[in-house]
Amino acid sequence: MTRVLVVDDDPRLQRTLAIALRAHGHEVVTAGDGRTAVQSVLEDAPDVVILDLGLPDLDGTEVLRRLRTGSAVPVIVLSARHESDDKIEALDLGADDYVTKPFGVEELLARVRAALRRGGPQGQHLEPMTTDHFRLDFAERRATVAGADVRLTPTEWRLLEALCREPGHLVSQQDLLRAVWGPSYGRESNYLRVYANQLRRKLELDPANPRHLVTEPGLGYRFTP
Amino acid sequence: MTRVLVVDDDPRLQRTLAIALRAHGHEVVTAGDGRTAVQSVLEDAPDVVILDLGLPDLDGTEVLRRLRTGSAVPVIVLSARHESDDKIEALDLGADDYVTKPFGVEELLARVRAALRRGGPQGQHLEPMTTDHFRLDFAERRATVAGADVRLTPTEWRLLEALCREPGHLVSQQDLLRAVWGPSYGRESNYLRVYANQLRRKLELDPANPRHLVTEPGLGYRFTP
DNA sequence: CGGCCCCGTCAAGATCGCGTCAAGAGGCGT
DNA sequence: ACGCCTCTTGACGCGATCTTGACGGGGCCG
Repeated sequence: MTRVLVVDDDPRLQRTLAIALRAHGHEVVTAGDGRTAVQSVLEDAPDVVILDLGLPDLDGTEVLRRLRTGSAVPVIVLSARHESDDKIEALDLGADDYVTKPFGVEELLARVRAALRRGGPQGQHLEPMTTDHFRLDFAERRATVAGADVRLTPTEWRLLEALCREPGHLVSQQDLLRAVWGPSYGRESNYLRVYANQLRRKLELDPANPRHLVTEPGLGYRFTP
Repeated sequence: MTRVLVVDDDPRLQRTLAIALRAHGHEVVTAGDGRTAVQSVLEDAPDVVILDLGLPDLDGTEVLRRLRTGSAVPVIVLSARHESDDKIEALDLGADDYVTKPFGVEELLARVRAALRRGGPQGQHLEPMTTDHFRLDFAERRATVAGADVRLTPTEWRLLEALCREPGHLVSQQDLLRAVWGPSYGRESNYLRVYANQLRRKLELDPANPRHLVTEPGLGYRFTP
């Protein structure tokens, strides 16, 4: 079951979309303004967000920006305007797709399916992972290393999740960047180096000789429990 | 999943295109200059290339020429100019299609689909290969010899892949050089000697008397599992 | 038997990618 | 408004990897 967050200030449209989405097997949560939307992304962990620009409380681009600092969830933007300026701005900020009103429900559903294919399931949290040295509980956002609690920042958690989705397998730099920083980041591998080391410092017994988070030069990283 | 290489020096346009393409189910890799583009074609094996003329380092037609000597991937050329000279020149050099800026995203997507229909998919990874002595997993970039993990460098992997594409068959020096070092390397067989031996040292039981990686003097190498 | 070609080997310099650090900006809570 | 935490971004050193040239040996042919 995939979860879709619908953000729109028009209750009519909210209901229309909700019915259509549920009819196609999606679970639906709704938000009427930007702040609620940001909160819902963090709490409900939807698999995809449908975001109407032109909300009462926040600028649409501001909502996008805030979402992006806390999650890499795919976002489909709705807009009544036709100006391509908006379009480019929204896409620059990390939207995955863009639909101008009026639109057909079928079209939107197709784009939701496309976004889900791309992003993979987000909402399902991973199983807790335990080794002799540390324990990671993704649902609770709790990390214990050598018996003591360790604080991980949101970005560190997202990187860790992307790595742990396939434990022991090589994950490419591009995949990691996309999973953590959104679809717009192709090659800026400096982020990865900084945060991979941050994770090593917090999780590894000997950060200089990592046993779990291993780098594959030129390709990506591998996380083995 | 089809892979599209976007070559443009404008990061904005890069991202816009990348997002639009991903929204339609394509995987995207990007390059900001000509040299990176040529390299990416060899390494990432995209199914179609979108190439902006007017790159910082190389003339657009030069990029096309280099691509064409190493790959038959379909290329869609973007250009801000309207002069038909460029158009004819580009098409002569092997571009498959030509779009002048400004263009609609939908139009470009349609041409990408058309190019994909024409070209068909290109690259994927080889199956893991196992013998009594070693095991090679190309997708995971993992090599195990006599039970122990062995690290292979990127170049070693590329050479091994070229050899294993036709196990037990003779692969000519030219083919190997082109597959690993690119289309410009016709006869620098020194590379091959160095890396073939590197591989023997890491994979063979007795590197002095190779049983798997056999050299055919004057012709090339043969890899038998 | 001698010369030649081709391969294996080695080593040194150049280059690349990664780990590391730190300064600065911006958000958030107090 | 202030301070703390986090994220971003650039610079730098180091080790691994790649490149390049040189040298020696073995097989083949004249």
